[in-house]
Amino acid sequence: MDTKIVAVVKELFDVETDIKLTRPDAQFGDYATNVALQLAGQLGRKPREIADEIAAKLRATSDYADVQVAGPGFINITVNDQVLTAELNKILEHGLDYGKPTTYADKVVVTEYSDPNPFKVLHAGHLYTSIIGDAISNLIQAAGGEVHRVNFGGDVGLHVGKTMYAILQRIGGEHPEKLAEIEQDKRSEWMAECYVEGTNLYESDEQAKAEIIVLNKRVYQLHTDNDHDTPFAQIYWTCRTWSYDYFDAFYDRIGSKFEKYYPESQTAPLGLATVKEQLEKGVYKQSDGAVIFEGEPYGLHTRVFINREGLPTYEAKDVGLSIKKWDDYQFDESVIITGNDIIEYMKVVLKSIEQFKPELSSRTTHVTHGNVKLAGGVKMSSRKGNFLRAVDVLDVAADENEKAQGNRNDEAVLGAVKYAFLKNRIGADIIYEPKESVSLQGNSGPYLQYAFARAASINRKLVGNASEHTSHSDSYDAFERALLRKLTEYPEVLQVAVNELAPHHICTYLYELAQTFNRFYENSHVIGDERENVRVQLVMGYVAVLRGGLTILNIPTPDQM
RNA sequence: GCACCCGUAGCUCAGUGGAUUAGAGCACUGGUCUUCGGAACCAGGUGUCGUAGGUUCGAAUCCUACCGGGUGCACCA
Repeated sequence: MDTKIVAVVKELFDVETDIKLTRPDAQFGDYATNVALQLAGQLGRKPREIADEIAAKLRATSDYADVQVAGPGFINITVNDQVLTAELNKILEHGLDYGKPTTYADKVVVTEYSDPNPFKVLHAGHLYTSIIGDAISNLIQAAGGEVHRVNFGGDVGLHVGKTMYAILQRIGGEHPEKLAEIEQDKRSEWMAECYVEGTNLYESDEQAKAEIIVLNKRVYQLHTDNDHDTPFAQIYWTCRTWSYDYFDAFYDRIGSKFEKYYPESQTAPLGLATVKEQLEKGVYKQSDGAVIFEGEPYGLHTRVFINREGLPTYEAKDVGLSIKKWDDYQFDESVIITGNDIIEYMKVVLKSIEQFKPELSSRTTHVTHGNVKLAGGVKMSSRKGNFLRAVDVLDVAADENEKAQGNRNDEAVLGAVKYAFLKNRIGADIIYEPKESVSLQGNSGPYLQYAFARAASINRKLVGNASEHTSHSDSYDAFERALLRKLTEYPEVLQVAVNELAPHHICTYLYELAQTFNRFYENSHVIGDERENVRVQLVMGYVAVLRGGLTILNIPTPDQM
């Protein structure tokens, strides 16, 4: 349609132009263009006149049901119902693949997100970033990308020293056999407590601080030595495994699947070596006993990559990680999804990498989101221990769900939490209100899941005689048409969501779609009606689109609830 | 201090160059239907789109300044 309008404009005014079709309010038509308004200045004519001329030409083609000029010079176009029928047939034919863009066709994309640290607890922010990361990964995959989901985390570093210090205190020294006394289902909580204890002692007790710094070095050293046998190493590896088991159980619960973990112990040596190598080439500099990158010439700030102890900081580990990802995948694009507190940090790291691997940093996109806050606006800090854990969020949602339904429905719980986190645009902080977020009414995950289940139940009733429902219609009543039109918007919405890597567009759309469907469903009897054939097709199309959208959001689509 | 993010209805948010009326959900009030699954549908909004300028045929949307909130800025991650 846009190319037709471009041709008409060319013919009438001999002007090359770009047409952007928009979706106007349903009462005005199916599509609208403001091309006349844009041409007005260029041609020195009144926009309405230009619009009238274009509209007359379009009407003459009889390709459209209606072409109207409105307001200051908008052209509103209503398509023929046959066009909608053709689109419906596409939906029914392609099912889950309907409307998928090709933005990332043949592209290898690495997405890195979640990034929890072993020896620490998973907090609400990890839940948020995991859900966002899953949705963005799925979006890229839907757009044809070969997506590799990876996860990065600190199994070495000062926080490990802090936790190890408290662990050693609790078990009375380097006695790995004592760990057996910790019950399996208490392990992650026990380690979380150790981290908080270690952190507090690091800040309040000079001697503890000194010992923690030593422990931190010993942890690096045991990696260098590949030491699995000394008592200290045994304690470290056992607790590290506990952490990864705990992460895996969590990801399993929320339906996240990672291809690979990149523990910092693996990226640290490479990062350290790379920074030292580039130190000689002048990218990094010695300063005050540390190795730094000066960001000021680029409008950024200076950061430390190797500290005075000779240990790589997070910065150097990220350098190592970037190179490892590159070596492993030779990606076309690397998407890193994190909280927005490290925006400036990441700019410095990428700017330093740009100095010696420009193609690597230019292919990297940093997508950032806000914090999860408790209603009232308190930030959660894992340092102090006054934070909301990831499991707390899920458990509260599960409790509310159980209260409302009388029995527990894990799929509805996941739907509620994921949708609550995804429906807002990424970037700002989100306010987490346990009661609101698990509400099963209104703009919520369970509303969509229920809207899906209702429609799916019609399909179930028809399973036996599906072959009877193959006839098509070329005209629709108002409710049918409204639903059909909404269905055909799906590819446009997907494209926008992919372009912006913004899953919330899908949420907004699916909710509107479900509302449109419910209106149709309220007013149109399907089974047994004389228009049964047509309406069954619409229901099937709706089920396909809704399932497609929810699948991208990684929200379960139960047939029954 | 500098940088970045955010400021839209009582609350939580969409809308980020387009129009008659700036839209949803929650909450609140009333209503529909002898459920193809009622977790439904319908009706009910006097909002300085943070403030003030500017650009534009047209600004919640772009620019500038300011106000308010958040975050980051040298050896944590």
